[in-house]
Amino acid sequence: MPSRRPPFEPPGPDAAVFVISVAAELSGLHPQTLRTYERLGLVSPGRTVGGGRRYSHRDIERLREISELTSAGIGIEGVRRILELEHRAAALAQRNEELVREVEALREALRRAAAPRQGVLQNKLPVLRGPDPGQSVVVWRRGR
Amino acid sequence: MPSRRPPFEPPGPDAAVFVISVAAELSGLHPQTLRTYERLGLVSPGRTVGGGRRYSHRDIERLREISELTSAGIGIEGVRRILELEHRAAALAQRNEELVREVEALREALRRAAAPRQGVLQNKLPVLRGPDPGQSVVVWRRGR
DNA sequence: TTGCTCCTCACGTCACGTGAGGTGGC
DNA sequence: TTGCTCCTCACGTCACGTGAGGTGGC
Repeated sequence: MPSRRPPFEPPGPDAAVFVISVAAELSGLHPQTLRTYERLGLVSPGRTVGGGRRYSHRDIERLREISELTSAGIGIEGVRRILELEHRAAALAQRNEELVREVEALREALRRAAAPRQGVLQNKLPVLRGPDPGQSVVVWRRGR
Repeated sequence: MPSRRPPFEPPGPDAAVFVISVAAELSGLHPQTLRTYERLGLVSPGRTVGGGRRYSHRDIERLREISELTSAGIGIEGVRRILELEHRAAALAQRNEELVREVEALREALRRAAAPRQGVLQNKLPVLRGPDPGQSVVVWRRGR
């Protein structure tokens, strides 16, 4: 009976899989620049026991974003703050979407509570089942 | 009869009142730097008919913020993006607060609609009168 | 007239990218 | 052994701040 190989598991976005030369290629940055960015705390790749760096998909994404910013003439400290602000704005936008959904659900519940002819229990929040979720929520859109 | 002087109106935050030397003092920047920032589009002071710059309170505030960023080693392009991102994050935070208030009002309305014993009209949204507005809303707080 | 303003030009400084140079482990 | 990795050092370039120099209008 031949031994079966375990099925191939594609690495997740946080798996440390790329050596520095590959990470440099994928991000369009110089390997030395990658080492500098780690020293300055912009990225934190994993390490092998031998001391080599291993970058994850998420690291590469971050490096590409950093690359865009620096090639626009933005220095390290600026990059640091911009990444943090973008993170903060993304969190706020997400919270916003949640709140909008909650408002919609409450409005629907209130509508049913005010017209209780259809046999809806008054004290229960009905599950929102909107007419078309595809066009339901647009929280914020930037002019560009 | 002595003619009465009109009452003194303190200038608003958008009134262009400061000449460049005063604006430089108030913002802690070199006058030449202020001219550079205008050329680069970071501030847009008013102009007198003679061509002199006049800065508003809002301009000064913006200049102080720019000054903080540049003295942290951030270049012009970084400053530009950071100011825009902060503006965006502030707008999102404000929208968030509005939504939280709306959720609270809807919850209150739903509670009253579900227990209509106290003579509240079912189809009307009652005005929210919370127990203590001082501790009512905390939208988002950053760890620091 | 004095002291401001306007502008352009140029220099010094600093941050950053990247290449060189020498090392060591798969 | 080859080709990678590690590190530090140093140089070139670019952006930015600011001073000089000469002008003109309250």
